[in-house]
Amino acid sequence: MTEKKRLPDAELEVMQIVWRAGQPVTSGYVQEHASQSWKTTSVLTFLSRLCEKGFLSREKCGKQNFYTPLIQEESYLRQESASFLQRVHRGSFKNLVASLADAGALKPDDIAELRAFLDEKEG
Amino acid sequence: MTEKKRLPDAELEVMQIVWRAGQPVTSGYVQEHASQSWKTTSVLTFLSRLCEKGFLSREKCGKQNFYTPLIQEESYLRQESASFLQRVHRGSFKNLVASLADAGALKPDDIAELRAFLDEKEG
DNA sequence: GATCGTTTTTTACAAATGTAGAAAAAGGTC
DNA sequence: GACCTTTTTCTACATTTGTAAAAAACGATC
Repeated sequence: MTEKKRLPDAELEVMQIVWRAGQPVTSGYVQEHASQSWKTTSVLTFLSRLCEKGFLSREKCGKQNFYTPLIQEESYLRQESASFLQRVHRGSFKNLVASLADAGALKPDDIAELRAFLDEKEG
Repeated sequence: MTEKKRLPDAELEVMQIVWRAGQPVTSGYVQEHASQSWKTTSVLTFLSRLCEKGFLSREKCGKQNFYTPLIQEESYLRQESASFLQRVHRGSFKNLVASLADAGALKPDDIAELRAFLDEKEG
């Protein structure tokens, strides 16, 4: 169904801010929560592009717009992660985990969490 | 050190072909092994860009060029995977695995392997 | 050594992305 | 209702990416 494409970095960050907010947000909110110090108009460009792409809907309230996700975060992450695994690691999960381990990207906490996840999942 | 940037899709595929080859290859080789039917000149464009970016070196032999990786596959995969984890899942490995599981991208074998990996790692 | 096929180099161009100024619109304020 | 501030909309522009034609270079061949 909604076969949404990969988002460029800036747009992804905006989406993450909107998703985390848990409710419709304004451009000002996005600007304040961004890790980069984007100019107001840059933020608005990203928001507009996300609306065009069908990731956000926009509702005007007074002079401001409020933006709401049309795509759920989990759904996007599933898509993105599966695509990354395929594209970069040719589908080999083992390969991905090994790369992350080698990169030192797995902390002890992660390992513990992962264990819990597996136990819960398989029993 | 060699803080190489993310590669776009086409260039990544070219690199993967060169990496897999295990020895210097010509543009013709890349063209034949590509999953897409690229025109000869397109392949050459990608190869040139990869040289400019420092991912490949080029050596002329007769009228042909032979391309050799300057960046190792493992090194690139480490970098890319860690960056993806951070950018998309904000560093949460658990989140990544959950997404892949939900996406149906993990086969039973993968899960088993992951368990083995964890056991080996933590003991 | 002129011609031909192959491979490379050069040049081009549209679309996407990051970035943001200029202009307009819309509320608040005197 | 004229003016200022905030927010939005419109417009712009450099860079990167995908794609490839045009032109050049090079080795084989007649």
